[in-house]
Amino acid sequence: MVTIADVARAAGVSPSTVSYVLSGKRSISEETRRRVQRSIRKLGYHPNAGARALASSRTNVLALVIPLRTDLNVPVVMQFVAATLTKARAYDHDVLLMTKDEGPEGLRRIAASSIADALIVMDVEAAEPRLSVLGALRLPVVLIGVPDEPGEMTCVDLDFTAAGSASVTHLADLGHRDIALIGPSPAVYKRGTSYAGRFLRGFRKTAAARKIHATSCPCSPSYDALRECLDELFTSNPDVTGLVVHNEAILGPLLSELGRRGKQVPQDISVLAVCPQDMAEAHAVPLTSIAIPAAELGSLAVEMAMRQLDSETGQSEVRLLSPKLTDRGSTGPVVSQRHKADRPQ
Amino acid sequence: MVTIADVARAAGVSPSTVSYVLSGKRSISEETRRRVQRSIRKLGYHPNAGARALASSRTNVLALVIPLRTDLNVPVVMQFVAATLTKARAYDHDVLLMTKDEGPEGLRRIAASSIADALIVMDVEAAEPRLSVLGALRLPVVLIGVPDEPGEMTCVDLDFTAAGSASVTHLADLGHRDIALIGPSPAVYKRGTSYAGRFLRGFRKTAAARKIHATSCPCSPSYDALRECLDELFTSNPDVTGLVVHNEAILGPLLSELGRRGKQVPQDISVLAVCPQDMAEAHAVPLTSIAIPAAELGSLAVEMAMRQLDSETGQSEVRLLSPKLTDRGSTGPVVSQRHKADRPQ
DNA sequence: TTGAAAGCGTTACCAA
DNA sequence: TTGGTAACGCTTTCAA
Repeated sequence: MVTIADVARAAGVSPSTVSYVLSGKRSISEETRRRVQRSIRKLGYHPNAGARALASSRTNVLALVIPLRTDLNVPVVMQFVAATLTKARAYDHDVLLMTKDEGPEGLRRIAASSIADALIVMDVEAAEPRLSVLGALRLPVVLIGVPDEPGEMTCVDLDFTAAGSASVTHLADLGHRDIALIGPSPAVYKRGTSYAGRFLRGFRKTAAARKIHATSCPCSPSYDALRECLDELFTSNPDVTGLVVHNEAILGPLLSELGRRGKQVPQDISVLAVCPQDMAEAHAVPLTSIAIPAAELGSLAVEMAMRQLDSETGQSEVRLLSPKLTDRGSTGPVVSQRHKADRPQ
Repeated sequence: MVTIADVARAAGVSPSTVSYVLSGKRSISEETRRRVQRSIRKLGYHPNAGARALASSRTNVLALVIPLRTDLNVPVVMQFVAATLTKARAYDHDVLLMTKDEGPEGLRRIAASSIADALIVMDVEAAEPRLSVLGALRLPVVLIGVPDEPGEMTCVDLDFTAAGSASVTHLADLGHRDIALIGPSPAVYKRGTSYAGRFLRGFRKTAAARKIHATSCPCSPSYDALRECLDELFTSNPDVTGLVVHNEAILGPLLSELGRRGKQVPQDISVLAVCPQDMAEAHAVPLTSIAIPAAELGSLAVEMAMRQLDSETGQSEVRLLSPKLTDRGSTGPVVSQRHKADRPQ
């Protein structure tokens, strides 16, 4: 193992000088810096992480807490993880992965053993039970999602309330008077996952304001559940002309099922998806969508964590990204009932 | 911060005793152990990771190198990551995530800075370019996938050659004489991803042995690509009766497209998927499948890494899991051409 | 602009 | 069965 002493010897300087060349925390003559850096490269020196952490109380590691469940959309989680990783590396940090399953005790462990400098937590619930533990941690924490009472927590997320609202507005402006939300699985609601409730609230509120008949139906990520959901929807609500789908996993099956039932998109029924861009583009019918900016969120979360690390001021901040709706043609103006009746089944 | 000295003081013993209670590396009187453990709990002591790593040259961290690309199936990667995490925690290890994008230099960095004790590497290529670096690392390494020349590397994977072979056997036994493989995206083949080539080889070899007409068609994960692929397949090869799908992302769209084209599964065409169990069960038509045991692989990879850490013997090992085929009814006996011709289009 | 040396919190060796 | 203490490799203060 190459140590800082080896480099120092090779460069004919003291270890502290090598350290300062690396950290840039004091000025070094150009001449010395060059010699040191050449030795570093020549020897392939990388500072020992443990020693560095011990001496500086900085690990250069970010802990990322992800859900293991699959009722949360997996590609979205992955996009988020990827963005976090990439951005963290840009800040010369590594990412340690933890599962939500480890619970509060896991969080305490990470903090107490100084394994990471900061925590990024996904899958936040409305009544987030980890909040008190996280608050007591003394580590910078960034939540992806917004609990009902964020307190001093730093949060970042898509403004799902605004997204729910925007979805209704879009359809209402096209003349739809009867729409339905196909939401995440019941388990997601039951767990009180923060984004699900917020979206639903925005959806309902704007529907009421626009005097639109709006129903909502959670849907498990299986074909059977979807079929059931549609059966119920179309019988209890045969005049529905617009679907808002806040459930990425079900998009493909939904389109197939609509096809099977002879409903054309958007002629017979409009479909507005809430999902990452690439997913909206990957279907048989490109989908008008409100984007879930998973990558941007991951990137932002890292930046916010870094800012907290730098400033050390407990400046809390709740950052909500405005929803962006892209029309890809899967939503359209309502066709009158008469007209529809004329078309062959 | 609570240190080992605090615990020692509280328990009225020396720091080394606390350390030994924790590590179990020497015998401690029941009485002392209890006192120490009570102090540990009372103070909420967790050993400082950096200090521990420095003193023991063990980080209790596993580095997991994952691909960021999305042409590899995301849910499969995620299942794998989840299993790795869970198993690692069972061994009291944490998992550090790295991206393939960091390249060989990233691997060197991890090793040289003693950030992790062992490396688990996904998305292995047939002519794996990282092999020489990995070999020089001195860290235990486990590859998920098998390069053409594994050398001294420890590898674990599904036996994709046998899987390719089994897929043909299954269809051949049902009487199919003309089948096609819908494979991963061309990018995956071009990159030389290890499993893709191995599956194809097994597929072709057994098809030849069974004297079956077998074509193969890589398919990008988009609806358009799929349509094109099917168009070409059915025109160049109108008598095809069996499809082997080694491309999880395309399964849903494929079933829709077959439906749209009036092909019933399995009456008109048999479909055999190569994918994780849950995916095979989640479609409109439950799919006969050869399972990709992502979770098992993740779990095994960790165990193999741990074994290497324990033994310190460079015992290399290539472990291939036998493919398991589950019939879920999406494959069936071939219906004669005459009979088919009678059916309405 | 640089060097010397005192920690950082553990582990593990040497004694007892 | 236990305690004392020298490492481990780095950062950072204090001196020069």
